[in-house]
Amino acid sequence: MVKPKSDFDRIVTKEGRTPVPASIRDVAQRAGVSVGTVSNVLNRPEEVSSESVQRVNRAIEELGYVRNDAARKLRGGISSTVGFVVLDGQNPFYTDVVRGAEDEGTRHNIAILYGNTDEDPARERVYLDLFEEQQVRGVLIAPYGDIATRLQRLRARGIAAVLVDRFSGDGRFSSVSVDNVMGGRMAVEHLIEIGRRRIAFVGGPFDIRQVNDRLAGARVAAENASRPLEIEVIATQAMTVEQGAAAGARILARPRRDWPDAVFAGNDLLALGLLQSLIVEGRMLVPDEIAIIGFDDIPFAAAAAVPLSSMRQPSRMIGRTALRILLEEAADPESIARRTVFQPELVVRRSTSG
Amino acid sequence: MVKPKSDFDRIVTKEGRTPVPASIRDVAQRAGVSVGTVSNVLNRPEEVSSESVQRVNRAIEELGYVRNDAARKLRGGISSTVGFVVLDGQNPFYTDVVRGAEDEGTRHNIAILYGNTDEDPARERVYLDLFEEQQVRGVLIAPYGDIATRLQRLRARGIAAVLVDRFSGDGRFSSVSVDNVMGGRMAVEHLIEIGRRRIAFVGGPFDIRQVNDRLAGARVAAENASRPLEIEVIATQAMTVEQGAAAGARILARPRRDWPDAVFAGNDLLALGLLQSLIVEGRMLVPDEIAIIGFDDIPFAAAAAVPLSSMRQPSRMIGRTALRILLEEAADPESIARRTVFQPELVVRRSTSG
DNA sequence: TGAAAAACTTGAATCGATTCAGTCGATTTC
DNA sequence: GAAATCGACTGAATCGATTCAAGTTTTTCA
Repeated sequence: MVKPKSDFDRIVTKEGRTPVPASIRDVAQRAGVSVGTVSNVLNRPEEVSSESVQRVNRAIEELGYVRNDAARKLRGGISSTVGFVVLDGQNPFYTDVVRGAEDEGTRHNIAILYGNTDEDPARERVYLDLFEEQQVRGVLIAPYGDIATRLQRLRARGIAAVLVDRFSGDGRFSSVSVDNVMGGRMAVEHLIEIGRRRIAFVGGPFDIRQVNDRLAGARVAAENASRPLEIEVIATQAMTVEQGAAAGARILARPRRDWPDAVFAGNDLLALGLLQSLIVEGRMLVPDEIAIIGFDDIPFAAAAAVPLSSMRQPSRMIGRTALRILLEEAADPESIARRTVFQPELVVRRSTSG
Repeated sequence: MVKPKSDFDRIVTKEGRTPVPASIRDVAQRAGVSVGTVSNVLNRPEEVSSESVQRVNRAIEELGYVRNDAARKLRGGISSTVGFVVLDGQNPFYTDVVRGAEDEGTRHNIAILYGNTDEDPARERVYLDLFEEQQVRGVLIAPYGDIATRLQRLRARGIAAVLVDRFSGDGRFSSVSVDNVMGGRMAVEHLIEIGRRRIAFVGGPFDIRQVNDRLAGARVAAENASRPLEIEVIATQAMTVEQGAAAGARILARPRRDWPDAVFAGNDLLALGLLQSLIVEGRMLVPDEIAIIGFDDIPFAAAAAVPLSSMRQPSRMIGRTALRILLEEAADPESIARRTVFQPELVVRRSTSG
C-alpha cells in the first residue's frame, strides 16, 4: 500500500515546500479561527464577518487548500458529481448531449462521470453500480434496457435520475426528450411535399423506443397525405453507418423500378451510410433518384458530400435541461416527475431538394 | 438542506422495506462478525476463513450493501475514479480514445470523470481543479495549453497524470501518443507514390503540437523524394470540418493551374470538409483532380461519399494503454515517466486511388 | 501432552468537512 | 440596570471504510 504522505514528505525535502494537502484544520489554524468558521466561509460566507472571510481566504490561498470532496460527501453533504450513462458514445448526437450537460455542470461546479454502454444492458448495470458506489448526486441516462427497478433502487438511496432521449412508461422519472413521433411525421410530410410517393423507412431494431416512435410518426404522415401512401420498412440491426450502407446495397440490388424515391432514415448515421452506398458508376443518386432525410442533425450531416436533410434535435439543450432538472430533483426529493419534450426542427439541405 | 435519511424513512413506511443504505457495520452485525472482518472480506478475502466469507457475502446480498467510496477515499484508500480531460470531445478520434480508456477502466472497476475543454485553457484549469477536489486516482489529459506546473502540483498531491496524444517536452510525465512525424511522412510518401507533385498541407493552428509534427513529417517526405518538392501550407484556424471546407473554397477560388493535385489534411475532420467543398458543378474532384489524405482514420472517414484515405491511429489502444500506465504509476509513485509511441498505419481508400 | 506457530478475528483510531448546541460580547429593550 | 436579543464564533460529534496492534482459536510438531 502506498502511503501518500511519505511521498509528499519526499517531495517536501526535495522542493522545500509543504505540499501535504492542507486540511480545513490547517486553514483554520493559519487564519486563527475555528474549523467551523472556515467551513462557514466556504459554504455560507454571508454569515461570517467580512474580516474573517478575508483572513480565511488568504489562508486558503497561501496553503493551496482544496476541499476534499470525499469528506464532504461522507458527512452527508451532497456530492458534486453526476453520472451520465450513454447509449452510444460513438454517435455524435450523444456527444453533443453530454456536451450540453457538461456546460450546465461547470456552472454548478459539477463534474460528470461518464459511461458508455454501447447498447449492452450488462454494461448499463455495471455503470449504475459504479455510480451508486460513488454516491453521485444523480444519474442522467439514455437507457437501452428496462432499468425502472434499478433506478427505483437508486432513488431509495437518495440518488435522483433523469431519462434522456426517452421517457419512462410509468412516468415515475423525469425525462427530457424530443417528440419523435412528431419528428417522424414532419420528415415524411416533407418528403411528400417535394413530390415523393414511394417512401421507405430505414431503421431498427424496433425494440429501441425512439425508432418505433419515428416510424409511427412517418405512418401518420403517410395516412394523412391527400393521397395516402404506404411506408415500406427496411429493417436494420443497428443504427450505424455500416448498417445504412448495407440497407442501401439491398435497395440497389432490386430492379430499378422497385426502388423507393425517398428514404427516411432512423438517424443520421444510417442516412450517411445510405448516402455513401447510393453512388452508382460514379453518379450520386441523391437527391434526384432517391431523396434522403435523416434524424438528429449531427454535425456530419451538414458536412456530407451531399449535405443531408435532417430532423434537428436540440441536443445540447437536451443535455443542459436534463442536468438542470436532475439538480432540482436532487435538491428536493419531494418533487414530482415531469416530462420535458422538445420539438424537432426540419432542416432542409440538398439531399431532399432535387 | 435535504436530509436524505428522512426521505428514506418516508420510503420505508411506504414500501415496508428498509432502504436506509446499509453500512459495513450493519453487514458485520448481520453476519455476526466484526467490521474488520467485513472489510477484509471485501479487500483481502484470502485472509478470511471461507465460512466468514460466505456469511458476510450473504449479509451483503441480503442488505443490498454497496460500498461507500467516499468513506474509502477519505481513509486514504485509493479512489476508483480517474479524470480524463479531452481537447475536443466532438472529434470522434477522442471519443474513441475515451472508449479505450473506458474499456480498460471497467476491468479495474474504475469510472471516468470526463471533461471536454474545447481547446480552452480556462476550462482545462477548471477541470483539473475539479478532479483535484475529487481526489481522483489519476488524470489522463490531452492537453492544449501548457500545464506542466499544474500537473506537477497534482503529482505533489499524489495524483498521477499521463499525457495522451502528445508528450511533455521535459519528459517528466508519461505519455501515450502516435508518431506524428512518421505519420506525416508516410502520408506524403504515399501521395508522391501515386504520382502527385503539387502537394499542400491543410491544418492549423500551429501551436498545436500534433499539427506541427505532422507537417514536419510531410516535409521530410518531400525532401527525401527522388525529385524533391515543396509542401504548400494552407493554414486553418482550427481542425474542424468547417475550416476544412473553407480551405477547400480558397483552393477553388484560385486559377485552375494553381490548384494542388493532392492535399494532406491535418486530421480527418479537415479532410471531410475539404471533400465536401471539392464538388464543382456536381462533379467530385476527388480523387482525380485532387487526392486527399487525412489523419486519425475516424469511423466517418471510411463512410464518406468518397471514402477517405487516412493515417490510422490505434485510438482505442491509446486510451487503454494510457489508463493502464496511469494505474501503474498511481500504484507506484517512484515509477519513472515513460513515453509510449505507436506507429500510425496508412489506410488507402478511394480518395487517393485515382 | 504442551508449547510454539499459524490462522483468524476484533475494535478503537483515523481520515476531513459539516453541523449544531452552546459560548461570548455587544447592543437593544423595557 | 437587568433582561432579552443578536451576531459571530467555537469545537465536539458525526459520517463509513480501513488499518493494525492486540487478542483468541486452531494447528503443528517435538
